[in-house]
Amino acid sequence: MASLGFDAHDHSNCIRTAMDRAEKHCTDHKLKLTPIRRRALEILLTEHRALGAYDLLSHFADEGLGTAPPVAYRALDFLTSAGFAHKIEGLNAYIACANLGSDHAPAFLICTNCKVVAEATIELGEGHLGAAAHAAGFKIERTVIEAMGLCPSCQATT
Amino acid sequence: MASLGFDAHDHSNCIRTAMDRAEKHCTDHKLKLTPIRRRALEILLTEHRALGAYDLLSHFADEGLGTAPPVAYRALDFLTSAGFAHKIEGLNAYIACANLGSDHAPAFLICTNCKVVAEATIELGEGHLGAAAHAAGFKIERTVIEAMGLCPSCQATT
DNA sequence: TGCTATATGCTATAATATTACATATCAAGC
DNA sequence: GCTTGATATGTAATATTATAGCATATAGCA
Repeated sequence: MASLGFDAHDHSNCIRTAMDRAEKHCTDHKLKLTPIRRRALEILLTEHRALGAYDLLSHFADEGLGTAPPVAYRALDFLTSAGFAHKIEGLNAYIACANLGSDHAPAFLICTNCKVVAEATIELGEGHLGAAAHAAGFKIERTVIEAMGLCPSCQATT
Repeated sequence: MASLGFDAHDHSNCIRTAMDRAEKHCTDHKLKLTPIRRRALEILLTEHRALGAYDLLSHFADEGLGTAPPVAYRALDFLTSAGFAHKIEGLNAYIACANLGSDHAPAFLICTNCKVVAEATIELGEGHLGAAAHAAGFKIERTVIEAMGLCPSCQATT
């Protein structure tokens, strides 16, 4: 089980590490981390929470990078297909990957009170979803695994 | 693991059974299965696939039941909170529950080719998501567990 | 009956996302 | 160095999904 996200950490360091890994991944896979894409990833990493496409777009607008929706959606498409970000379907929002560089099935714990999102990773083959798929002869291409609820600190304050 | 949905079955019988269970659940829990709500559930059961809110709305319009979006969303809110239907977040669509009456964490196998959706149920406590939540001290209220991929027959034909 | 909570009818609008097409840039091969 | 083809960007228009707000109606109960 990968590390979770409800604890404090050295954030500026984690941004730098993630950007370095993204650079390397792009070099290795002949992908282009263009200025808009790079900036989108930086924004997601800096905000460190799930952002809607239009939230990202308003950051772009502030920085003179484009104001039309496709600008945001294209950047997000690139980041998600490269594995640098994930879409949280339950929120219609996007978040930087916490395990950037590793191929994995992400799972999210989403606090409905404070909106913090923690990413874990799941072993599909062992989980019940993998078992159900196998039993049905279903071939999984992508998974959406999200839990909504209360994070430790929000449980304490209610 | 509950039964899956890629196989044939006696559909008119499964609709009747589900409606009967919904009736009983409403009686037991003092919920009102009003004509619109009843019809919404019947439509979802009959279509036997994930319908968008506006798909449901156009059925309503055909039947003179209302044309404004809130009509559909209110019926779907009722059905989902009663546990008679689930929202498939990955599709922004709604499907009748295949295990109507039992309290459960639903999981879906969604064929990206033919759009068929099968519902399974997951034991959260045993799965990795439950383990991750427990490790993080996270209290789960609702889960979204969906796998996109190819159903057995679509694998065969490609 | 009259009160209250719940459900419905309806308009408007918000939030999320895509299509389509023109222009620009970049990298590979000549 | 050019040409060419593939990829990326700019932009307008529009499609799709969802909610807010408020008036009216109805059902259950004091």
